[in-house]
Amino acid sequence: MDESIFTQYIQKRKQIIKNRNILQTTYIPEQLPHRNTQIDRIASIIAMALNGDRPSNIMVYGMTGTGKTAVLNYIGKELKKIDPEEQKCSYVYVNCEVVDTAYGILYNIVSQIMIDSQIPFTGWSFEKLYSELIIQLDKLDKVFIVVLDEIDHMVSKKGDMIFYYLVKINENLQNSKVSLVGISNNMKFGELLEPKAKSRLGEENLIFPPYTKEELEDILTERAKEALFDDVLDSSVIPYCAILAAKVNGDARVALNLLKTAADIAERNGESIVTDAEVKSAKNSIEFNVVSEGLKTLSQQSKIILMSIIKNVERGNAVMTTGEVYIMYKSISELLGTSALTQRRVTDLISELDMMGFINASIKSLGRAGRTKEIELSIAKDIVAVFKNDPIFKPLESNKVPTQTKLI
DNA sequence: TGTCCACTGGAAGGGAGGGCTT
DNA sequence: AAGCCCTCCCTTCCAGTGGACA
Repeated sequence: MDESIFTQYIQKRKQIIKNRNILQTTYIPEQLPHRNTQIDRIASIIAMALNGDRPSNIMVYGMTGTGKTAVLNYIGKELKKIDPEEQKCSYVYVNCEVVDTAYGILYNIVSQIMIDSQIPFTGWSFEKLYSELIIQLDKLDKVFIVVLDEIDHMVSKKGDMIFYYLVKINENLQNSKVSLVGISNNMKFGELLEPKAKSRLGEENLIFPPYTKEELEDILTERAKEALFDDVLDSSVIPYCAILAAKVNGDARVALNLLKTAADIAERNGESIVTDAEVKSAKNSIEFNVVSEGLKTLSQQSKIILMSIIKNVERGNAVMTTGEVYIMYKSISELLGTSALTQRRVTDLISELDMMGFINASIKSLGRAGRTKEIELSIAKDIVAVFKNDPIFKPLESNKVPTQTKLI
């Protein structure tokens, strides 16, 4: 083989990671360590679908990275093993964070069960789509296990009437049956529902506890065995990843991501083994990427609001009120030539930035000086620097942001 | 004890942009 | 072409609020 600029990288790679796919959080392994209790429980409920009966609806609770989605997808895979032609039972998975409207959820279910669905992704009335769903479900004459992941995303948006419709769908079906599995990160999800929908959706309830440090170690060890070459991990790497992830609510995704990124870094640097140093770098690099990627996806208006907060901080105003942010926001909007939103809308966007973790905002009463939000920036300096390079802020470089502090 | 500030956050509704139906 | 529906983003309106101050 001739020498090429790529030769060195090809030779350096191949040394640590055997199969990168196995370290992905979406990968479903043959065994899910420490989730047998949950798997058995769900399987015992769902099993009756294979006899043509309707299993109880199930609500699954647990924090992120506790294996809820993995367990349900594992069960879907196992169902397919025993009923490959899906003659008795079909598994339908919908992520409510991705598909976050009532119409969208129905549309998603219909398009999974129909081979060539002609239904438009918008345009029909909800009722019409619901009737069509019933017709299509009934035609197939079997039991459908419909998994609604991240179901808590639907409650706050006025879309929770979807649950009312889905929960009573069996009343409209002659041949088929539908069993629902809701997955929620939020333990209080049930309380937010109407009592009627709550009791019918949670005929069975299941809680996934966070993984302990030891359990995370087992999970990582299992995956590493398959995904990595032998003897490429320093003995402290897996415990270290496990400890870091255990601090984040025992999140297995965090643990896997750390291991994968650390292995990547070691490979890139041409190391023959992964050590704690790579895990440390992995931790920093993940944090940096998550935040800066998140910032990129903000709408233009949210970016301007965040910029207003940054400008306030740069002026030495580390803790500011909504009013102060709004004044700055108006000046920046003017300089950028974009039309400014109302303060009402801006308060909503500030709350969103807070929820996404880019800022910290808490309501504070200043007595006679009124009641407002106290806002602080909570992203690291190096990320702020990257954010400020966004092309939409180009005009700010040549213009000075005014120092006006009162609304006129 | 009542007042009053600077908002907060709910409700209702407008309108643009996606689409279907007749 | 006209009449609908759905979602998203936004505005307008307004009642509600915690606590310093008179």
